Amino acid sequence: MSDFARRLIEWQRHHGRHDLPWQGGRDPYRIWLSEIMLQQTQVSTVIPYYTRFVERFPDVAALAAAPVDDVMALWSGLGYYARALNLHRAAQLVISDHGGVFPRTAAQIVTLPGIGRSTAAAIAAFSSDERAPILDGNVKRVLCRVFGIEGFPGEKAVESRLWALAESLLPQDGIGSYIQAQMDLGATVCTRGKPACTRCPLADECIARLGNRVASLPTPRPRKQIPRRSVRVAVIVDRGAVLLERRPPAGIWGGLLSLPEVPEHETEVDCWVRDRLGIDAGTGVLLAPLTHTFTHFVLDIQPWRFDLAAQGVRAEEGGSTQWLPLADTSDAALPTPVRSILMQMAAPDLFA
DNA sequence: CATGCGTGGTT
DNA sequence: TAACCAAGCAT
Repeated sequence: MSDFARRLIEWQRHHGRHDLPWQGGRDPYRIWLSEIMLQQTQVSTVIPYYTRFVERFPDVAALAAAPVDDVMALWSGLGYYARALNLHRAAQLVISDHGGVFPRTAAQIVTLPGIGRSTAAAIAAFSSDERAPILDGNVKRVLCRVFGIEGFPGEKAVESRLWALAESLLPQDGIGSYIQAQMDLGATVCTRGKPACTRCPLADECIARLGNRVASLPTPRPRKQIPRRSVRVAVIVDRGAVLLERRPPAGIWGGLLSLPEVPEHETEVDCWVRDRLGIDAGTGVLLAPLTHTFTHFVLDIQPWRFDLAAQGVRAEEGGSTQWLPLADTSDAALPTPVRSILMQMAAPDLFA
């Protein structure tokens, strides 16, 4: 076994994390769920979502049988909603193509939607002791520092080199502890900001540490200016319910319910709402605008409120739209800023 | 192969 | 404050 792996496994025994909600069992379903939720998401954020999710969907059959909107509602607020759509789809594939039994090998697991090479390896390692490397953000950071690897890890050539290195370092035994050790070291010791090198079991052989380059490795992503966009949304209220629209599965907030978006080219919100509903909804009122920041752009949202009851008119739902009672806001599959707007309307006192 | 995809925490 | 990005994957 490489000295690298030996040191990590030994470190994990005493200093790793052993009591996270998804640890301690070998149920591939729960391990899978945790790995998907943890993609690009921190442990402390995931825990309450994971707990609610396994309570509502205790096994893959329960998840497969659920309406997709129930799944989206439990995922609402966690982000990267394609993960939830893929999760639901994969559960149904496990039922239809694998006889309801979650596959055990990484080669089979990786064919399911939403599962790539790294996630498949982690699930196979934790549930079945399969010996396969992972390469998540933690592992990339540790490897770049310990072995002094230059170049942005998102770049193809650098990533290929990291995969090969990760493969070469795998221990023969104790794969589960080793994988967990890599994640734990990256998350608790070899962090991005201020790594705790004095507590690191690899400090004496770490090239970044020895060359005083910890702060400059791994090489950061090339800088790129992110665009700013502006959007007007219609908040159409009728007797305590608001009109929502199902967003298409691909693109931003895929599969979630959201406020109808006024097309860019429309000049008058009032006219657009009237033509869309087929009734005169009166004059809209601009509510407090809000700014929502994504990884890749900043969105300015201008909510225009229309109160149909005040106009003495009614509108029916149909197609991709539906009415949501404002009282049900907290249980619906909504993007975070939309939830924020509706919560404020449902209980304005709390936001005073 | 580069880009799109959420949200919240950290510095 | 604004930048940066965390248990990545799909296209």
